[in-house]
Amino acid sequence: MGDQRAKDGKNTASDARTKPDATMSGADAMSSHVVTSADVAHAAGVSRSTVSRCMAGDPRISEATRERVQSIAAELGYHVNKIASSMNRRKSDLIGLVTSGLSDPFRIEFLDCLIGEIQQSGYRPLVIDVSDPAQMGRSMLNLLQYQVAGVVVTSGSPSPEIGTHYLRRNVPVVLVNRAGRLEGADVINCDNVLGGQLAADYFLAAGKKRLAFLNVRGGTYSGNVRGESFVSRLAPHLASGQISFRTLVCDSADYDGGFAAGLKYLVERENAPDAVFCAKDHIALGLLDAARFELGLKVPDDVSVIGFDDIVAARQGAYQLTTVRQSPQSLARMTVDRLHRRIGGESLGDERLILPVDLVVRKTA
Amino acid sequence: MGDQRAKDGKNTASDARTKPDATMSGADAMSSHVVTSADVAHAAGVSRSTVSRCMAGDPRISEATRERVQSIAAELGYHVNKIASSMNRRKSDLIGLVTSGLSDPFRIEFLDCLIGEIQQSGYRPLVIDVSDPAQMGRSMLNLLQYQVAGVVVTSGSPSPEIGTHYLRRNVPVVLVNRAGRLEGADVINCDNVLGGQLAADYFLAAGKKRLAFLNVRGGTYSGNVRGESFVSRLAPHLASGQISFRTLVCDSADYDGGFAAGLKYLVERENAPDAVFCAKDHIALGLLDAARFELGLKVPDDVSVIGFDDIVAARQGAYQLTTVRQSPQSLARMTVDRLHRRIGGESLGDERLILPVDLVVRKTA
DNA sequence: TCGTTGAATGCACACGTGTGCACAACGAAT
DNA sequence: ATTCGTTGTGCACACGTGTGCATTCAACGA
Repeated sequence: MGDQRAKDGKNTASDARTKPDATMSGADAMSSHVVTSADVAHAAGVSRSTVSRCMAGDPRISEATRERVQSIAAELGYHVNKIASSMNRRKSDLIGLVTSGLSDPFRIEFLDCLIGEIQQSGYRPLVIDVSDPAQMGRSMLNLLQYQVAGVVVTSGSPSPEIGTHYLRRNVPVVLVNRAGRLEGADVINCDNVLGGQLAADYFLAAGKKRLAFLNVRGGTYSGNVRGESFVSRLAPHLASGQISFRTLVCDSADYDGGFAAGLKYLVERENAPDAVFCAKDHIALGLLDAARFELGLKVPDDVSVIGFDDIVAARQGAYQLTTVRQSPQSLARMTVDRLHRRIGGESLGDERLILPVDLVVRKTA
Repeated sequence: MGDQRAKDGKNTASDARTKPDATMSGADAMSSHVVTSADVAHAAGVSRSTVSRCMAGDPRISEATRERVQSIAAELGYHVNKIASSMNRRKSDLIGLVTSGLSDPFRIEFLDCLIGEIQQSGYRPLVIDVSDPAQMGRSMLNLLQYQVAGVVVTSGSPSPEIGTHYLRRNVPVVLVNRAGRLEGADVINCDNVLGGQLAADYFLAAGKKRLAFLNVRGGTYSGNVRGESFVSRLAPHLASGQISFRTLVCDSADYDGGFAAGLKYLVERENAPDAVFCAKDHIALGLLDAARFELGLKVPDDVSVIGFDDIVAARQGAYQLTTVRQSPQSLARMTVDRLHRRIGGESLGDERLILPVDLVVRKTA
């Protein structure tokens, strides 16, 4: 209440005078006052420094006092003020999570794992949504205001200029399944190239003739790489004229988009593709439903479908989607591992890390 | 670098001496130094206070200086240090989001809206995952360490003891679709009672005879209320023996759980229910697939299904689920509205708010 | 010319913590 | 007994901001 202007130096010998309101020094009498380290120090008869060191587990503190101080702290209900701590150390234990909405199923699964990993490492996720790509720069700068210890970008591509800001402040950045190569940042991708090849090989082995790749209009980075790898694996057979290939486009990057695309492209019985590789699982699911229920096609006989990601819905009884699997757990684990090491001061060159994928054969191809 | 111990008071008349490294006062020469309000003040020839007031838009500052300071701030790349600010004001602009994993589809949609609303109100969401209910208390206390401005609980039930901690610190709490009534906290629910009644009425009007309610093992608060309301609406007809009712239980709260339950309960042709009201949409979807594809039942003729929530998947072509709709947007909007007003100092009694629901009739009932 | 008023800005704190350095206590070795 | 090393604590800063209060300054009326 009163401006307790008791600076550290005063409680050397004259203890009673430093606390003007010594009357209410009973356990938790003053109920509307948040207990600080000074309170604990006072109660334990030690200095604030000692309290601080006890809470941090400084080995220079004798075990006896540590125990005593900690028990008193618990009794008083003291919790370190992380804001003050962050201010002092010029670094918080927050990790920025840049994403855009919670609609992409795989991204949700990844975020789920990521949040778990972050928490388990003693950090806290600070989510920031950039639905408008133009706000990307502002948002990432804004994140810096919170003294974040690191940032994970799962959507959008930060400009190089942003990168230098982060570099200057020594705040590590990890781009996950993103295009941009950012100076001083790690870029982690699943093996999109291998994924495309696996799909191509499988279709070829199955004797499919009219192959297609279904991408989102505009195309995402990951989608483009998958498609290019797919078609380049097809190249030899294309040259010899044994098979045909075309690229299909759907208007929205979700189930409905895939559904609409299915109605549009699979309707013509003769020229329609008999094998479709989809850039993302949930698009594949839409396509699948259109084929099976709207057009009455047999899957995989009339048309084969392979997706990408292996989201949970792909495993469900109704779909049993054949797909290229990437592991959100591995992705998340590697992400925070890199962050953790960089935060710890380890200096790693900016690398481009690639995680394995494999083809999970179910019932749609 | 050197301990610039230039306190405020010193730069009254002797300006040059306060900055020991006056040599590199060119725009942004010293690259590894984060620019503070003091730098801006120095560059603009005003005091730190003025800079602070300019950034905050204090009306007492003349428009001329405000513009000048702001342009200089922009030029120098100055951004307010929110940690320091939070420390001073003893309140951050973070809002804690207590959840458990990202698996429940409706909760994801709600969080999506919620994050948007929070951001739009100038706050930032700090996510915290409590998969282990035993960690609930510790987690919510931990949140307090970040000086959060408010908290939204979407999973688990905080103990009254936690409530008093928040009450003491004047940090508002909103429980969404939760059971517990917490002192000083708002509780927002959708109209579970009406939802159950709507489902019951619809089944009765359709002439269904063997009704059932599919709940999760153990039962969530919302689920229980929905089921109880459903069966109590059925009571008169049950008494007259025209219909029968039973409660079904599935082992996991997801699609697979519903699928398994479908296989288990719908297999017996005669006694199997001909109308099932499900506690949650994604369970309903599992049940639906089991009925249609595994057991070859006709929906809604052989068995009618009504879900709850109206998640996006329910609207998809493959399902067309009839369900009780609640609006994640409204829920989110009301949540941050309450938070916002409470943070602003408005003192509202702890209320129990109920949002409307309605029945969306599609093709499964 | 002087006092008064209002507007604009500067001063001096306070917020709660971490940490380098100094210092005290104390046992051991000479 | 004196010196030295070791172990445990305390002191005094610094982190970057917001804000009550004092102060300055110009304008204005008497």
